[in-house]
Parts: sequence; structure tokens; C-alpha cells
Amino acid sequence: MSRITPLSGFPEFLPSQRAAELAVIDSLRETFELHGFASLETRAVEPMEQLLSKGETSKEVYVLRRLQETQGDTDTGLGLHFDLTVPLARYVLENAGKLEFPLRRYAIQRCWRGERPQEGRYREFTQADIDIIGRDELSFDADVEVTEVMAAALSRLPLPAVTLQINNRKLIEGFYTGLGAQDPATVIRVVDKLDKVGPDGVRVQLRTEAGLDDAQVDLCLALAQITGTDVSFAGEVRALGVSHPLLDEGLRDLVRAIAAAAPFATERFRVVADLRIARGLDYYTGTVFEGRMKTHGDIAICAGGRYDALASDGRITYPGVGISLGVTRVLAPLIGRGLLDGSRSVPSAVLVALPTEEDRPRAREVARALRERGIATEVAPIAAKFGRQIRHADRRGIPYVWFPGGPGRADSVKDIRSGEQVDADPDAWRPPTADLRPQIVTKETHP
RNA sequence: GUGGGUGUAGCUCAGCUGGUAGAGCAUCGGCUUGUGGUGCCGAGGGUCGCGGGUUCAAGCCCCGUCACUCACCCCA
Repeated sequence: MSRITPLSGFPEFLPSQRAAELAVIDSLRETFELHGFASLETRAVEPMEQLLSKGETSKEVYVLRRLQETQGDTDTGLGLHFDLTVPLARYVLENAGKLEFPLRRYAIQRCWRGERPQEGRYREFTQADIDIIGRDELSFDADVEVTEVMAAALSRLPLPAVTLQINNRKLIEGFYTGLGAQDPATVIRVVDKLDKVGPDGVRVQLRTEAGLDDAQVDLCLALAQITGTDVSFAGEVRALGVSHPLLDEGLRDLVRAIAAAAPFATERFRVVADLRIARGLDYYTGTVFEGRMKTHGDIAICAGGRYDALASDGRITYPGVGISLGVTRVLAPLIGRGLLDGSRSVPSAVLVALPTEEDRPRAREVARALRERGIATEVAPIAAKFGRQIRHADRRGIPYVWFPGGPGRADSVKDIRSGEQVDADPDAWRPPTADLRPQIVTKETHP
């Protein structure tokens, strides 16, 4: 052991940064609950077979092992969850008899992935997830509702603008099948790389890997290029001349989703149909979401979709739809670039100054009175010169310093940002609401 | 797992063809007998990532190793 160094992929924040993260989490939680979603926390570990069964994603899971195990096999068969949806499916099956459906739940929890870290990709991170789970069936309105909740959640946060791209798996699967592709799954996978390898790269791979001819490839690329903020995109899809029942179904759903989501659009949150996104080869069966935030680059910060058969006990299936927001993925890059921070490093709104050590009981009394009314307060650690005590507050971002009065002199409180100081009564004075808690502070970003 | 880049003070970094370690910012103290931020003066702070090798002498050259970082793979 030589020196303590940061551990790659396991971000840690400074106090003010954590305050900003907490403010974000509090805001998300408030929005989710405002929409009637109940908090539901699942354990950090799942049996490996549970984790690996959904989609053939192999490795990248952190496995639990007991160091003290003396007998050869130390494998517990448990791994840390890598998202919140797979544990939810397991939880729903396990507790199906005790739950009310449709189940509306949210979770804000840590997840772990063993992959190589990069900017915006971490090994330990926090996700905020909302889901609606039905029993045997789930109305399409649920797809619209999770969109609405995420729109509300993101719109009220001071973050760079987010665009939520929506597509539908039935639509693209039906389209590819309808144009004669033998293996639509491969086509989906290849087209999903459009951003990375470009149209020419996709063209080559569609021919070699999916066995499509030029005409078919043209149709695939044409579909992938369709986007739209209103339902007019549907005409462009039909104009391509492909037909298939699944395509019709998916197109109808996507049109509904876009039409319903249009009113949620704000300056900070746009919704757009984008027929290229597919979200991997996993359990999604209908609507798929991908939210992108424009900062330095254009990064995916939320994802989700409809999964009709993720949870099933053989007799009953529990279809669901959900969206996850990558809290760490949103915040860590912004914080790291100094674009976002908390307004202070402590919860305290007020520092009670200490004229002399003898005044400590009196200062404590002032603090008690303020706390009683919900105003976070701390007492200066030592009776230093007032200048030092003000500096103590300033360094931490505490906006107010309280000066206990003396015989014939009233208490006073000073806003150290403006310098304004007024006489005040600890049982009556109250700071503006905005000063009660640490705020999220953002520096110039591209909106 | 593959490939590139980088490791020197708390932070950002300089350090010449090898000659015994520096700046700015930050911190602490003083000017300032209790109301801060600016200014001036001063101080503290370093296993030069780690291990080995070459050399009279290594932050610098060589080998190894670890960590961080960017990209690829992957992205549930």
C-alpha cells in the first residue's frame, strides 16, 4: 500500500456536491410520489441465475464471495444487481399475492456493473426507476403515464435539456419482417449502431450479417432516419410501402404515445418519435424509450420501455412498463466539469456566532429556537474574532450569521452575501424559503 | 479483455543535453483588540506512483509493476 488513490468507476462527491445530488434525489422522489408512485426498495443482491436469465448478458456482474469460507467453493451464487428492473420482476413474482395491481412503484437505488469505466459510465451508480406493473394485462395508458412522470421530474430540475426518443419494438420488428428479413433481431441490432458506424457501415453489415439486398437495406435506412415531434411521421412510415400486422400495431401505439406526450413537452424536455432506437436485444416488447441530454456531447441518461413478459410464474404474467434515470450518469459529468454544485457544503442556513465562551449556552438556546421552526442551524465552534466566524460561515456557504445580543442590545442576523444586518428574534425570524436548504447551482450550460 | 495517454505540494502544472525540487492558486499566521471577501508581509506543506537497474550522481535514461484516464469491446 503506497498512497490512497481514487477507485476508478466508484465516484465520490464532496459535501456540497453531495448536497446537490440529494436535492436532485429529493426532487425526483417528490415528483414520483406526487404521481402516486410508491417507494419500493429491493435488496442489493439477486441469485446469479436470476440476473443472467434475462437476455444472454454474461459477465459484467459483481459476484458475492465469502472470504471466510474454508471449503473450496466460496461462490455464494449471488451477484449485485445491475439495474432495478430485473430485481423488480423477481420481487413481483415473490410477492404477487400481497400486491395490488396495477402496481405503481419507484426506486432510487445503487446499482453495480463490472464494466470498464468511462466518462458517464461507472461501476457503482444510482438509478431512479419508475414502473407500472399489471396482472395479465396492462393498458397502453401506462406507457404514456411513465413518460409523463419522467417529463415532470426532469422538467423541474435545473439540468441541460433532455430529449426523450420513443420508438416501438413491434413497429420495427414488423417492418423488418414485412420487408423480408429472415432475422429481424439482427437487423435491429445492426441499425442500432447507426450513430456509431454511420449509414455506410450499417449498409455493409446489413448485407453481410442480415443477408439483405440493396432494396431492403435502403428501406431499413429510410425507416431509421424517420423522426418526428408529432404524428405526421406515421405517413412517412407508410409511404415506404412495407406492410405487416405487427408493424401496424406498433405504428398505432407509437402514434398514440407521441400524440399523448406532446403536451408534456417543455423547454427542458422534448419528446420525439425516433425510429432508429431499439434498446438492445433484451426484454422490451413494445414501447422503448431513450432520453438524451445535451451537455458536452449528447449522452443517454434514461432508458426504458414496455416488457410484456418479464415476470411470469407460468400461469400469470405481469406485464410492465418503466423508465430509469441514471442519476449518477447525469450528475457526475456535470459536477466533474464544475457545471453543477450545491449552494453550500452543510445543511445549515444559520451560524450562531459566539462572542465569548461564556455565551455558549445562550447561543445554543438561539439555535434550539431556530431549529424548532425547521431552520437548520449550527453554533460556531470557537469564540474567535467575528471576522473569523463570518469566514467560517462563508467558506461553507452558510448564508446567515446570527449575533447574540447583550444587555441592552438586541440579537441581530446578517445575510453575509449582501452584508445586510437586522435585529431579529430567534422565535420569529425566518429566512426566505430558498435559503432553508442547499440549492442546486448551475453554471452556464447550453440549454 | 485490447490499444493509446498520464503519474512531481491539497489543486493546476513547470522542471533544460542526468548535477541533490519550483510557480500559481489554496491553506495557516500577521498587518487588523472580536463584523469576512480585496491588498501587503510571512510560514507550513514533497516516500517526484511503487520496485529494480545503469551512473560518481536519476524527477529526467532502461526494465518491470500499479494506479488513473481516453477509446474499442460491451452497454442488461
